[in-house]
Amino acid sequence: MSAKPPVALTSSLSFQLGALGTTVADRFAARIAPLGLEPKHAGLLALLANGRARSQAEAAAIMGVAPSLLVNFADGLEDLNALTRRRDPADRRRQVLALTEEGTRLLQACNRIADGIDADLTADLAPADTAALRRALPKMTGFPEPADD
Amino acid sequence: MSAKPPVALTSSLSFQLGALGTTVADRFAARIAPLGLEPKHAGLLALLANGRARSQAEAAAIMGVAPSLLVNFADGLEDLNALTRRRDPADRRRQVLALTEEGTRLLQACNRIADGIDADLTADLAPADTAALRRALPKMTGFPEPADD
DNA sequence: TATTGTTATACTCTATAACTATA
DNA sequence: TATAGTTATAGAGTATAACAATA
Repeated sequence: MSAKPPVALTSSLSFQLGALGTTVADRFAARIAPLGLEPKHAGLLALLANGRARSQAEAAAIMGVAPSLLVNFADGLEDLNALTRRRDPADRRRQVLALTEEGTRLLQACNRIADGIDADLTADLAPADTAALRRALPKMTGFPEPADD
Repeated sequence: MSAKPPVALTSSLSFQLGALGTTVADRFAARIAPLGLEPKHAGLLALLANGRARSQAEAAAIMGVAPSLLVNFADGLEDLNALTRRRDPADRRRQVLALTEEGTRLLQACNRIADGIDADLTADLAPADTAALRRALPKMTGFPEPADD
């Protein structure tokens, strides 16, 4: 008999979440690439849209990346006319980032792409399990935070 | 009014799974590092333990990495005395990998670490939601496959 | 000629360290 | 002196290409 399965590792939530996260991130990256975007670009767009970050330093802190990296992301989005940079008059060291209409359009396109992937992922799931997933994930990630607007 | 939330992206399963996957993978990596292991090492150990891969080429194909990379992983595990390499007498091109007792011990340590992270992740979840998660994830990742032994 | 494993090389991504300007 | 942003450099991780042995 095989009372205890020899390998529990691949059955653990940790392992499966890690693997699934990579897969999903790769798929998302592939589908937004034609828009000229990378995942971090989309994250920055979302951050600006919900007003949780206004300067580059704030965005870098929330996204957990080095400020020097955020320069590149902002550069890319600026090249796409997705955002504007303007110096904060009150503190001219700060670059205040603001979404443009094009930036909003790009973000909405990202939303649709994410929704499409969500639909694929949950296609084989019982509706109740999908609902449980939507309840559980925010508790595990810690976002989106309740504050909305 | 804000009938439609301005940013659905961070609420999508895709985004949350991507972010959570990175977090969990990082945490797992940090906790197995003292054992001298990286996540890919653990994956290879699991693959060998459940008998789904015997040669390096097979393991590389299943893990989705280049054969040249698998050499490094196998080297690392060999240095830890976690596996043995021996040429297949029937086809001397093939290196047949086999877990040692030490490899089994290391894999069990990884299992315990993964279980610990699982417990942390699900601490704030309703038991029913945790159960739903355990049902749903294998359907989304495609593994572990039903065949067991 | 094709395949397995290996080694060597190149490339991408990210992190770190200077530098400028403002405070 | 400290901070925001920027630029330049270096390191880690991965992929690609060339090689040796065997089929």
